[in-house]
Amino acid sequence: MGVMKDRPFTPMLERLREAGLRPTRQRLALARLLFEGGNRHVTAEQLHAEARRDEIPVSLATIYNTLNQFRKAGLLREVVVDSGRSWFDTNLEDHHHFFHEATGALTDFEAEGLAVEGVPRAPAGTEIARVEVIVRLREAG
Amino acid sequence: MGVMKDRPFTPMLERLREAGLRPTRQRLALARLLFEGGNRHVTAEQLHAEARRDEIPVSLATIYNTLNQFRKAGLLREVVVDSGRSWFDTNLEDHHHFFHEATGALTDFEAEGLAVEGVPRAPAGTEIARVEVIVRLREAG
DNA sequence: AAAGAGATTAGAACAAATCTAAACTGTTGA
DNA sequence: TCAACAGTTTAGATTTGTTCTAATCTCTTT
Repeated sequence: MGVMKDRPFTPMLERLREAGLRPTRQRLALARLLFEGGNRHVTAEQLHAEARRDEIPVSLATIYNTLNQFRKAGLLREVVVDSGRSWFDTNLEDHHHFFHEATGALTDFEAEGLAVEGVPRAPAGTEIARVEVIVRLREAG
Repeated sequence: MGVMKDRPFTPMLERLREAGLRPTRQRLALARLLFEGGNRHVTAEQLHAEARRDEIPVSLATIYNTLNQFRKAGLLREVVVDSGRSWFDTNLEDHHHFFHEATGALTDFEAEGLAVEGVPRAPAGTEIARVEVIVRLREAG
């Protein structure tokens, strides 16, 4: 048994299979764009533009399908900061966001060091799914 | 000088004038719906439906215009919790929100008692406009 | 009461996201 | 190996929320 046997040849392919998603051309290519090379935030349109730039043949409908499947599979998180479009965040760690209102830029900051205290208990029949902190920025005046 | 002189006959009308908005039929009627009778959250469509129910002649375009003018004038705050629609909140006090993902219900909770500590400093060239806390709820399981 | 700035309107236009149903492709099992 | 089928992708239509347009109307001022 060769040394390479234990390391999957294509880790991304494994990752998709583990998530219960058939590793198709499109899903693989999009997974590479999203997950290789550090955390990122994308909108559907952005990812579509990027895919076309890389000459990956993929329709916008598939971009939406894929982003939603990845989200449901826990590979992505959705971030809602401005109405009218959805952002998807590859960073699954506990963290929060800066949102620069003027530019629309979205950036992470570590939850480490941030403490939210005194969150009231959830109303009857519900439980807290997540506490989200959004720090809205404006141009310094 | 009679005792009543100091109290405006129609406080809402004054409030609009003070905000620099001409007190038209539509604006007055919508202001009454929004500001008389406690804090509330509305979407444009909801407010439109409510106005029609009350037989206030107002178009959807005017609902959008008015909500945005009220927001710019500081009479309302916009809350972004689910992508695809905007909520407007008449509560201007320092407070945060519960968002019940299953039902789409949005409710306030007092900032009093809640402490967010360790917010990182704003990136160069920016300053913090507001720190928003959204507590996302799911059905208790 | 007339005039002009500002407000309202219906409907068109726009943008993001989803849906449809037809064509295609990974996977399975013989 | 390959046929068959479930799952995937696609172009384009559709839906939904919002803004725009340009014509009409109405507050305010004189």
